[in-house]
Amino acid sequence: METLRERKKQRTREALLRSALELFTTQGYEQTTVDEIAEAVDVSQRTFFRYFAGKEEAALALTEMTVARFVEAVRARPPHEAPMEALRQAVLEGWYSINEVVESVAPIELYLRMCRVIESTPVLLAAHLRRSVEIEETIAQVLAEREGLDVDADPRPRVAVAVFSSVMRVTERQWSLGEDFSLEAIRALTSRYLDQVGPALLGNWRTA
Amino acid sequence: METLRERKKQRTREALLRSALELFTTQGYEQTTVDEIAEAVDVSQRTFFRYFAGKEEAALALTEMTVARFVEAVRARPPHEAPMEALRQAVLEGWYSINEVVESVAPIELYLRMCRVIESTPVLLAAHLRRSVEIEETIAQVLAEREGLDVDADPRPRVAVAVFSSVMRVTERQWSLGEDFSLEAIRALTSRYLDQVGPALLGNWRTA
DNA sequence: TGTCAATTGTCAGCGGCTGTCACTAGCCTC
DNA sequence: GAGGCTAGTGACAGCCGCTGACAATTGACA
Repeated sequence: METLRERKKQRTREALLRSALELFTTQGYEQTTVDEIAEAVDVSQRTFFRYFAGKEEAALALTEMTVARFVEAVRARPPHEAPMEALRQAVLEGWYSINEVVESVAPIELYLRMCRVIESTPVLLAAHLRRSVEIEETIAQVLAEREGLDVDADPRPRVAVAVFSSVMRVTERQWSLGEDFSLEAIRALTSRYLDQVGPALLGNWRTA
Repeated sequence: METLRERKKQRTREALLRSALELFTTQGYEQTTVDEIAEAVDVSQRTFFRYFAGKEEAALALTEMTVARFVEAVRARPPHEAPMEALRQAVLEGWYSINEVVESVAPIELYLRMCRVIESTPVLLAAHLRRSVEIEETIAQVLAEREGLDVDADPRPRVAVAVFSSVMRVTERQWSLGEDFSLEAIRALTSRYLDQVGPALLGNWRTA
């Protein structure tokens, strides 16, 4: 059982996060000031910065949760699976279990709307991409360990992860630009784009 | 022949850029204030912002020049080349001609040092990555046109470009973390990592 | 040389973010 | 259950990136 203090803290954090997401998705990220968020929860601006390192961190908090889940999923894949297949399965798992990951903080619908805000707000997209390369490094190490390789000696783990996550990026982007914002849509796109990695590398597209 | 005004403007811009790069690479990006840069050139802070949209833009200016060159190189590749091969050749061309691109503004050595500052400064790395995905979109369209495809109907152009540029990212990073900061080193890494794309996708690394 | 337009400096101000310090409220002990 | 202790908060001051507005300066061109 948590202490009252801890419960209060958690409630404040979640209130701040919810208000922030609500404001970001309705009036836009840049248009929302930290003062506004703090005021909505009736705390001082200073308090906001005690819970989040910056406005960005609040905006990316949900994504961060799903990413953590993805990393765990990769770790949990059976070791006999080929590396790329493990990644593919982990991502698809992620899209299926996203509901239970996010719903404790916000409805999935808010999550999906926030994804599009991130994609369409330059500074957020930049932060998101940067975070992604950090994750890539983590995943590369996981893969290397799985396969009993040295990440620094063998380029394959990093290359494979880079290839994989770049395709995920394209997928995200196409999803956010499309008209179907459902989870089914993103799952379908994921498979479709991953299947194109092979063909995209083949010599001449015109003869295919 | 340019007018005096234009020459003066250009000189101011270059002076600002040079001072900025010099300060960034010596004392770090975050530690350098815009006031400092402006003062070094003896102009007002306001003037700095008339030449650069922000501190970031100054920091990424050199990179931007080389990127523009790369895009041109891709456009100029002979149409019979396979897509991935065209990209590979364009990048290698870029590394060979980088000297003449950059030297009008700063010595290559400064460029290389700045690359590492970008790689090691979170906010700069983020901006750099964001810019990269913009370029990816451009390149994807170039490729699609070359091959007579519709970018939105066929996933291959975007997937191929994403794969390619993610490998370039890994290369950059490894180069900036390594000990050999020469151009030869980055050329060698480029080829080495690109050659690993195929093997990295193959099923089982343990048997290879 | 005088007029016009482009460039610049100055000033005021906003928003993100941080350090400091005093104050409050939950916790824990006697 | 009264006391001290400490985590959490609010209030304030201040830095830095960045912008708008307006006045002053400087090159262009007749």
